[in-house]
Amino acid sequence: MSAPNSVERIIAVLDVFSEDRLEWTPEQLMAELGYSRPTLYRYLKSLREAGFLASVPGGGFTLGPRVVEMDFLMRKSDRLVRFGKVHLDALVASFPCSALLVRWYGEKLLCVASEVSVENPVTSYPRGRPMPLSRGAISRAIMAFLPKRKLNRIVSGQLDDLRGIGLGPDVSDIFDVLRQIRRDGVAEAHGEVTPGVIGIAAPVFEGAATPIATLSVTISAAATTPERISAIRDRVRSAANALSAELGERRERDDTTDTGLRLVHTG
Amino acid sequence: MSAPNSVERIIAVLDVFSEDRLEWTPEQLMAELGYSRPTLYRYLKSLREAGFLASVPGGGFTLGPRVVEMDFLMRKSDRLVRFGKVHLDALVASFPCSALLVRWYGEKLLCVASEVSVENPVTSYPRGRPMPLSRGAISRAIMAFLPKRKLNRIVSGQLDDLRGIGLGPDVSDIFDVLRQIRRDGVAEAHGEVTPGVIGIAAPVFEGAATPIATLSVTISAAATTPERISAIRDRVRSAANALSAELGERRERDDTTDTGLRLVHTG
DNA sequence: TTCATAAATCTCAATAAAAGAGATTTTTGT
DNA sequence: ACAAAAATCTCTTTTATTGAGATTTATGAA
Repeated sequence: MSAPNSVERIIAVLDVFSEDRLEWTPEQLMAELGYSRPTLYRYLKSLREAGFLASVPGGGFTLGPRVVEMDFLMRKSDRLVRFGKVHLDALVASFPCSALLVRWYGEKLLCVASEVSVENPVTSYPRGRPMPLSRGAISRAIMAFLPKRKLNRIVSGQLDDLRGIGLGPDVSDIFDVLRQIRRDGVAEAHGEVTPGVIGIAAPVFEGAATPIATLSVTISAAATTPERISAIRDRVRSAANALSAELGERRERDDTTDTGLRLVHTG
Repeated sequence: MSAPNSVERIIAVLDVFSEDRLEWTPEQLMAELGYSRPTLYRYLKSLREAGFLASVPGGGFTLGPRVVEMDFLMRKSDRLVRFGKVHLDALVASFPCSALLVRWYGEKLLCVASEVSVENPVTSYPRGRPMPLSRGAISRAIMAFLPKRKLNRIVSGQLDDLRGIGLGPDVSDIFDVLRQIRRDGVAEAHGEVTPGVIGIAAPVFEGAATPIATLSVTISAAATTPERISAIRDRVRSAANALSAELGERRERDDTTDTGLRLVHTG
């Protein structure tokens, strides 16, 4: 699209693997990506040798075991997941709900951790599942804290979808809603993603002004009351704030050649 | 090492992230990889934009959210995991044990799925954790079915470690053990990885002659008897065979432009 | 088994991209 | 506001990357 360097091109091969299309043949990849035969095979060879892709009988390719290994490493290194776990556990212990950590990355929302305290959860997002960008408390808890430029781009891209939610017919109505969320520090949505399910979400920061994630709870409308919702809002907000504080805290670098401490920007 | 192409070089950046070292600064990466400053920053930029890496406050890099997403996709596309699940479940339902699927990839063993039926499992390998190459039933269930060339390379590389297990002082002794496993179709090890734990593993094939994984059970020696071990061996072997048959079966290609069936090579 | 066909790899010249030294800008901490 | 460090940019040289076509290797059918 922009700069056709070979790094982007090889990553583009991995990009085509999606939930809709988990397996590709070389012919299909050539058609999709427009690479010549030798080039594509070169890429496939490298990616397979590195474990990012695996061949399946029949000639197709799927994602390979390397991604499993890297996810394992990431679970260990991700401070959001590590510090967030106790907050998720506390929330599901207090309410019959699902509690999620959802990362904001690129232009996507991605669930990276979830805990559940009900038998048949009304919503259950496993780690790794992307979430809708335009609907629900999680989405708005992020959008409310995005820089104007970025927000405008997203809102105009998703305007039809956003209108359907009932926030209002116009962009300015949506902005009003978001401003209120920014004041409250927490977003709430009723049945936008799943009918009968209430979502409550608060942004999580890591020093900078743009949130990196939300901490959120989803609970069956039938299993709660307005008073309880209010209590959950408070708990979600304070947990998100606590988590943000932990993430932004002064911390030792694990650079063994540098024993000094460093104060993280808490903007 | 061999051909210094930029694909290998960018993958080499991801290679340095390991359980021992989950976070790297650009300076450290320059030193480790020997790339010039602009080159490294270019790579880091691409990898971060693609979500493979993420910056952390303080200047370091860790693996990024993209790997979470790809692991989610792989769980859905991996036929080994999908078809293997019922066998793991059946095993843990029958015996107080852990049941694992461990992939053989590159020169590594990697746990891709596990089920447990005991409260405090004596061994619990989560998805993504690499396993020792030289010890235990899982390792030998693979080695016993490797082509001679590859096996020789591995055995000579790990000879000291292999000797320590008590299979015999010499390479030929090890080969004898492996030949017996090849006959039995199942490997057994006592306390090689964890003291007091018995491992029982059988190879899983996907058409070709080289196994792609093992199906295995680990059980506390205290929780079992020789008779039961014999029963587990039978169950593990037959489950692995059943799984291999499912993986090698005639199956439809999901190439929408090709409606034909294709017979998979059953080597 | 042998053969026909499709799939994957190789060869090699032309071309376009990548690399790095050093300057410059931006970020960060005092 | 300032100094130091970190990250990015500029621009030329060098070098890998590319793709057409030939070749080899795998695959399925007879």
